[in-house]
Amino acid sequence: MATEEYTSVWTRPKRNRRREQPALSQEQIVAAAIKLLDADGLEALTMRKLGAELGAVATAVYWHVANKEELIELVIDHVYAEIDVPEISGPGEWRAAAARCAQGFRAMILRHPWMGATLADVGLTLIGPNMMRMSDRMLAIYETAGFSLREANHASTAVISYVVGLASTEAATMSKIQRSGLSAADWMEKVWPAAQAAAEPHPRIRALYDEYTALGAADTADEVFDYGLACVLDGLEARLHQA
Amino acid sequence: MATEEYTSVWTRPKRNRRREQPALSQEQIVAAAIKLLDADGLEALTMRKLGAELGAVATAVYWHVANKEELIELVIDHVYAEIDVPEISGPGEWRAAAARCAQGFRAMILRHPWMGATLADVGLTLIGPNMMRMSDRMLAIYETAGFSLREANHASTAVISYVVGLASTEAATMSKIQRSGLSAADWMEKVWPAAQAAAEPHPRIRALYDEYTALGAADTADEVFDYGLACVLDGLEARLHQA
DNA sequence: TTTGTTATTGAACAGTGGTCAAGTCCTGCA
DNA sequence: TGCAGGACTTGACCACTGTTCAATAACAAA
Repeated sequence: MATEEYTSVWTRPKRNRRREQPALSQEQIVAAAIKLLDADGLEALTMRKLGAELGAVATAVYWHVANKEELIELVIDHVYAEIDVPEISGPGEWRAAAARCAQGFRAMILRHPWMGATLADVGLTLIGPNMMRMSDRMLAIYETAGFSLREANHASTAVISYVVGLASTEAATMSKIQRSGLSAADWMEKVWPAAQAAAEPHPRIRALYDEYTALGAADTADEVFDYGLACVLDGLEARLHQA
Repeated sequence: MATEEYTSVWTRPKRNRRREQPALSQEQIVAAAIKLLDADGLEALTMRKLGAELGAVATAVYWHVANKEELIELVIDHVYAEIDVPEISGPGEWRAAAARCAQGFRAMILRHPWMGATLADVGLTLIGPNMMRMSDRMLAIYETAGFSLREANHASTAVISYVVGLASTEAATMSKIQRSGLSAADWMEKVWPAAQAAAEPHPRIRALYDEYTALGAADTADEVFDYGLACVLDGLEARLHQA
């Protein structure tokens, strides 16, 4: 893999690489890990590959991070920071803010498809600072809307659960296609016969397939997401007015 | 592990185990796999352990199943069959039926905690017969309610996404505790200081923690689930009436 | 120049995983 | 009695895993 370079006393570069700063940092390691995860998924992340990505050996990482589990916790909390949770100043703005959060969360999962499975694997056991901040600010939105703290928690959980459930599934399909090496169209063509055969005994699914093929499933995904999100938010809004 | 028995041509028992039927079957293999998965989670399922569970060797499984990936597809589709999707006879019954599906789906995930991460890993790429049947019957419910086929699909997706998102998280936390070997209370006590420290800068989360400790978080989980589910269903119902 | 601290390397451990080719046993049929 | 072929076991391959532990290098302070 690594082509051994010829070195002698003369050609060998003096290792006078200044060490103003250490070559590796936790920040850098986390960034490299995310890069690998985005490219090849969860189980492609190994300490050796991570080291290689950083121009070092696997064991060098262990100076900055206790073990792989801890590294993954850091990674997860890092991507939480990508979600923008707006601050609002009045109850009229809550719905737009909540929708914005939901869209941001979905976009994050689609950018990092491994997050879906990872979230479903670690659950709520994580208590990183970014995740905490996000939760707190989301609670703020629903409290400003008029919910009690307790109900704000329920509301926030409902929205996030919906988003995680849908986006994880989307992400899984996406990255399955990506890792197959085929284009989306080719992949579709390849899977199509099996899907149609499986749908054969079920008239409704068959009809649905026909409808979608006739339509050209362009931005169907966004449409489906928005529909469900609107339902959840409508439900919350109704609860708000009746209280 | 296995104490090697001394055998010779003379002492070796004749292997007269009748083979009227084959010892292994696909059904049996899938059941054993689910048993192992339920007990120890996704990455504890290895072909060797599976073989051992069946009183055979790992490679024996390969006679009945092409490879591990296919086995997992079989397993997933098998558990889909556990969800009861009622048939309804009129538009008035849709909401109860939908709720029933959602609860059944959640119960299934809580029974098989590995399903959360697995679903988020394979996405919608699965087209097993049980999954197809379930989808079709769910579509039926929403169609009977009065939705167009297309909107029925949106509705069904919304409900299932919410359920998968919430239940996966629940399941992850549950099985994390289970695998720690501690009781739920002990685990809580162990994690508490860290959680409290992380919540320190966030007044809303702190208040929420206080509220829940004062309350005793008995059947909070069900309450949270029902709240979100009611929101989604309310949203759908509103859409139904305005059309 | 010596010492001490921080950062990185290399070798090695102690397994693990899925899977395949070849061999063995058994039943049913000709 | 012979033989096809289904069902299962043996044995092995081989690449790869996270992690520990000493050895070493780079630099700062004394």
